[in-house]
Amino acid sequence: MELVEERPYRFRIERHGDMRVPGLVFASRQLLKDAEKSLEQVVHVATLPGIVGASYAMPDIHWGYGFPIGGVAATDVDEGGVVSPGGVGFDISCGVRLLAADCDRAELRPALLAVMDGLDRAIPRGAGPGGVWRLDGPRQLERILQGGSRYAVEQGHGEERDLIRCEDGGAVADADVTRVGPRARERGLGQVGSLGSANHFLEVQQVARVYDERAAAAFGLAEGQVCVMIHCGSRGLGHQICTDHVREMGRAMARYGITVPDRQLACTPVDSPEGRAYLGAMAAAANYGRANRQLLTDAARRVFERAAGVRLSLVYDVSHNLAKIETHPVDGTRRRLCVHRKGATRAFPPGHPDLPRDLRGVGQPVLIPGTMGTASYVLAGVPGGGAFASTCHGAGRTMSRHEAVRTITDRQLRARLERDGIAARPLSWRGLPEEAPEAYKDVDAVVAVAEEAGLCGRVARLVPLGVVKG
DNA sequence: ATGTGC
Repeated sequence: MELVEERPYRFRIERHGDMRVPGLVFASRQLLKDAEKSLEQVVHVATLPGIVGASYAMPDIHWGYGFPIGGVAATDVDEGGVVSPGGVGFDISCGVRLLAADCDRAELRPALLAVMDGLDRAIPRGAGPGGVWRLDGPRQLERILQGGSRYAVEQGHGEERDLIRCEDGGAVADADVTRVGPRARERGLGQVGSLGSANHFLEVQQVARVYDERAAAAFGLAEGQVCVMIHCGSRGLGHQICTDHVREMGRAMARYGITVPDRQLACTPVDSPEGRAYLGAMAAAANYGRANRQLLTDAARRVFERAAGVRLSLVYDVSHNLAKIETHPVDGTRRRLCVHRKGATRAFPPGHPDLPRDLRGVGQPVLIPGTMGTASYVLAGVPGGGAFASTCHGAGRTMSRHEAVRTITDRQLRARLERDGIAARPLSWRGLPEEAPEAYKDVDAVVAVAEEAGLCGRVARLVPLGVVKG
């Protein structure tokens, strides 16, 4: 693959073959070493009907289903642009929520282990069913799919600020529950308020460093402060929706005269029955994901209040796996675009009208989960971001799960967490090495490159005190 | 990511 470094930390793949736009990869040479193969996927995405600007890749790019993880692609809705479930990923609405505690590390210290034990009991996690909410039937699931975290708060599981500080005010309006199939509903019914497994986690953290005092103050963060970060998605429901609609679109594609270089890129026009059906179901999964994080917030709050007398207030909640209809300038005119972000975080700049009023001066908070036992970051959107207001989403894997289990033992991992004073509460230690830091890129390098490339600004660095995992 | 496979 021929890459031209057209400016620092921005590499260009010139149009060739069936590419409709170039590829633009925000990265360093070092980060690219681990991602070479996934550049083929950047090229594949550039062939999609209606794509505008470029096929973008963030610094944490790695191999994904059809689209790379760390990919951003925008299509022009009014020019036959397509929507592709592979551009969102299986874990629809996977995202991160950050809560700020009203105490610092020293104040929490005497109660930390009691808090961790409380979370260990209160946070449902791991594969399969189980959640903090037992629904009273399919009608209640529909209310969650329609109302997202707004519904959870209305039911008494949160406060008004939880909605103000959540992307889309806690729920998107365009969910179409009739497009969520029976299997997806069945799977979703028993998993409301659960973490899941793999790289999902709930961490107790402290703010180790503040880079931008003004933004940190607006976000409600200060050095030494305790935080809680929740990283999870839409569980089996989102997974099943992706499976169902990929199959449907794969069958329908030919009718629209669309051919793609990889069947995993199945897509139809946004403005088609299949496109609207997917987006309606995807929006329902987006609401499910927010409700999920809201209910885990509620569970964590009760533990912190009981064990430590500590209150948690929402900093922000943002997804890194979604497609959204947004307006952006393209060649000087404002166009309605379907922006696919897969393992990429929306990062609205200061002044954006969709930001909560008190954040408008500093830009949207961007929440970057690190790997177990490493740092996480709070970033902010900046003017002229360059990839339809998007940035990275995390560390990104370098080792396959298989390779990680083969090379890292659970004893090594356990010793490392103990050495670093991190109280781990895994559901089981077996399989945990899949998520060891060695299996991931260096998150510090990823966010440094994202900032250097002009995609976002660093606000704060967070380090773990305790981690709850599936 | 995932009732960790078709």
